[in-house]
Amino acid sequence: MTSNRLSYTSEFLDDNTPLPELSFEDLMEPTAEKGGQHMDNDARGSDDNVVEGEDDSLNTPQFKKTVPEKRNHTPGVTVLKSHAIKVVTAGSGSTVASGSATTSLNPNKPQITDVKILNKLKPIVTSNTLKIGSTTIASTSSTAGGTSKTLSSMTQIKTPDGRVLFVQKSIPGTPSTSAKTLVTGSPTGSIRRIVAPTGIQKAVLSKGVAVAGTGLVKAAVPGRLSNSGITLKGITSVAGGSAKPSPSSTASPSTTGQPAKFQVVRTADGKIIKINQSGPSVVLNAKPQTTVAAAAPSVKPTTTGNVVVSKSGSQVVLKTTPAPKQVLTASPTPTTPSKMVVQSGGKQILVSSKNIIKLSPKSPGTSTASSAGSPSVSGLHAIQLPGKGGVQYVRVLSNKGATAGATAATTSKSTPGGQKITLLRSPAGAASTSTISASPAATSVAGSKAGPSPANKIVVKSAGGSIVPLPSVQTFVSKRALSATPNATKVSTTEVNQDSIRKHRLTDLNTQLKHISTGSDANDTSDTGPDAKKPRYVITMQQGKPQLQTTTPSGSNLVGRSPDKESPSAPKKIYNVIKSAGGNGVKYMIRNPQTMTHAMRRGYTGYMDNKMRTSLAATKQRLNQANPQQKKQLQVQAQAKQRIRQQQLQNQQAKGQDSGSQGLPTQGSQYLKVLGPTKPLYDTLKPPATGTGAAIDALGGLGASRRKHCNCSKSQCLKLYCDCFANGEFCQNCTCKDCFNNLDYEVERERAIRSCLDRNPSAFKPKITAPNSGDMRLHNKGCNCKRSGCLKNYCECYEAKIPCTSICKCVGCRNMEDRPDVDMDSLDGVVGAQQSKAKGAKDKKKIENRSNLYLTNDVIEATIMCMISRIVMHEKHSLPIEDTEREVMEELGESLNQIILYAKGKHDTSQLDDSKATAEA
DNA sequence: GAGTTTGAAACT
DNA sequence: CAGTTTCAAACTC
Repeated sequence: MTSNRLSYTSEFLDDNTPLPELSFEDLMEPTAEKGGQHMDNDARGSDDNVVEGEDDSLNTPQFKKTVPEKRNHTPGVTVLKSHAIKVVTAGSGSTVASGSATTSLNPNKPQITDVKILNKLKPIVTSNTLKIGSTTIASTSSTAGGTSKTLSSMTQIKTPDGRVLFVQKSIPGTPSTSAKTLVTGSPTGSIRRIVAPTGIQKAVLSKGVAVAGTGLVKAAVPGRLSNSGITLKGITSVAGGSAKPSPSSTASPSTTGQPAKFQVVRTADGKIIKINQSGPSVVLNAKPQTTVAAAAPSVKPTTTGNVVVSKSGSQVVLKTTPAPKQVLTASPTPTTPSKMVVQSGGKQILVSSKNIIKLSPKSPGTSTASSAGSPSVSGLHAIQLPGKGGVQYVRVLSNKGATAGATAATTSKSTPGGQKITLLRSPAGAASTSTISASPAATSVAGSKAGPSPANKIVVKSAGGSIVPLPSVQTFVSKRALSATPNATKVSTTEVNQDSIRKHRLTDLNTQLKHISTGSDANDTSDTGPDAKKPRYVITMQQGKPQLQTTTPSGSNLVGRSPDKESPSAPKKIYNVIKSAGGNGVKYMIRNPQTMTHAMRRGYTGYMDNKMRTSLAATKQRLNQANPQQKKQLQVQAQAKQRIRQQQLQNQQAKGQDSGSQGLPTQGSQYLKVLGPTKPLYDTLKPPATGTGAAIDALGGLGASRRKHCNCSKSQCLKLYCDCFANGEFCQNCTCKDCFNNLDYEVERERAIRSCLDRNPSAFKPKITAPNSGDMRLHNKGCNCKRSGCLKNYCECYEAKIPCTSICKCVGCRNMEDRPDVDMDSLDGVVGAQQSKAKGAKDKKKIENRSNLYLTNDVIEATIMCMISRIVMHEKHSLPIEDTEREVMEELGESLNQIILYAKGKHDTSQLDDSKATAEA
């Protein structure tokens, strides 16, 4: 057996893996990236084809809802490639060990019974066959129990439990059929392991990224031979440096078979880095398996210590290093704690980013085997980290206590320590770091860290977690120039959970990554929307198995898959979105691990930003009127802010004690720490029951109320009629019927998105943006009102609190910039209004543009701050409110004066220029 | 809460 | 691109 350390990459097989949320952005430029540098090989190409060519439903997104099945399923069903997991096997024919049989025999239910091919791939006949249980891979034939199809050398198979594997055979020359082994024993007698035929040597990453030569299996294979998973042969086990590829031996589940866990790291620029296991092998994610688990001995993932991935040159090398501590170390320090807005259920609160890190699940440190077996639900957290380089989305899948379990049990022996995952990313030099510590300690491994982690380096220390870059979900709202350059990195570890939560859509990831790497974002850069397209990372803390099973049929492991989202029994979908306070629009999405809900709120950042943008103006206006009540409100707001800060501090402290973690997330440097399963992010982040939330609201309506719950009944929430969908959000707590706008229907949702984009490439772009930052927001398309006079919320402009412009095609518009002062009555009548509008439109726009030049947010903010400071001062000295009011007004007057003077000067200058230009013309 | 109005989205 | 239909939110009662 070749037990070599392989460098391999992999994606998870297991559903446990959090699926990268697919952002609309991902789909925005669906094909743009084909041929991109890194993704070439891919199977994805085919996928693309499939999608584009076959996506029959593109134009008719009326999906018949057959709910339960939608995702899993039947062969032949068009499944987005993204879900597929590719498996790369190591090469030479490792044979299947006899052990396989034994393994399969495991009394416990084998987790993988059948493998089915989901995608419609073009069947290609390949000589090599790989058998998984009853399924043959890489061959055209299908065996009982499973079906397989091959595409070029890629085969996608889906296990009964929902995992999808891709197998690509890249080395034709060496087909050792013999190698192919049958997997004996399948769950029901079927398969327990997958042996890679010699022929299969490469793993194909979703978009066709070929990973290093030796075989990879991209699958989350459970380490254990035993029932649980699929073991790939030829893949070295990790443990102890000596890898043992063959699981076969395995008879003992606990021992050898290891784990096949693989990780793929993808850099922001789209490069895929394999994890080199050569050194001390590291098993990431070793995870205990499934249900059976209990019975199953704990698997021991062997894991290890810390794995440090450093990127040198273009490649990132993953090395393992001993990780003694449980605590997260501080990563490069974050200096200023950044505030973020956490949104949950429509409410937003400010929290310090520290909390985010801390929130992550804390590693229990020790868990027993039994626990491992227990299907604990792992929590899934999605976090989008702000960074100079871009927004990173991180999804953390944490297992709850149990999680660590399996691994911990085995590995923890010496150091129960925590695993740490440190993600350092410093795109533009700005150090952004994320550290995640996971639970169980890694044991073996001796390695060395790959150097300091300079920018662009990713340091992953962890045995239990996986980080997977998510496609950047840029909020639809804004697309920012990617140029910003996020260094994306992706690390994924495989896990074997059967109870996987979901599958990753690699292709999407790839696409997106490619996007990023190429910086080809076509989207308008002018958009002030907060979210830039940035790499996302998914961090999966795995340690245990996800639980959700309770509600799901054995066959489907998807969590939260309940078809009926509204079903009472179904887990509530709860996602928290954290938005950095820094104003960069970064959002963090955190899911409550406990509930394992899938709904994720993506946040219509545009909306948020707009809100914020207007908030200042609104405040200003309020101040203008400066009545005592309003001042009071200001005070309340200030107090609220303070409370929030205090709370943040407290949280940080508390967390710090718990975990010993120190890093605070800051805007510049991001830290993401996953402490372990203990405390779900959700808990920490969840908006304070009352006070804070209210306070925040007071803060200017930071979107606390932004979330509207749709009530769609016929569109399945997959058309732009649905606000949630249109905003790029998943429905959450909505009252819609037959909603498909959730993770349970990703395929449909994606189709719908594509469909929308086909019709209108800008469908998900914000309708209201400011041409330039600081400019007044404008409706990009203009409204088309006819009967409302643009004075009702039917009017998009009015609703957004912006005046109609010449772009609008409205009739009888009364939504003028100076509306408050205008005698609207005089404009009554369509004609009059139209004339007036026509006449004034241009002027209006001119004025807008001009005023936008000077009345920037900064200016407004500064003005407001000055006024507030006056209030504060007066408060301090207990001066009469009247005086305060007067002074505030004076302050405003002074500020305006200065602005006017400045503007005037500029205006004069520009006029000169203009006249000059005209003269020349 | 039911019914109406409205305008964007979808469709032809 | 224009006209029509569909849809869900806004609005009214």
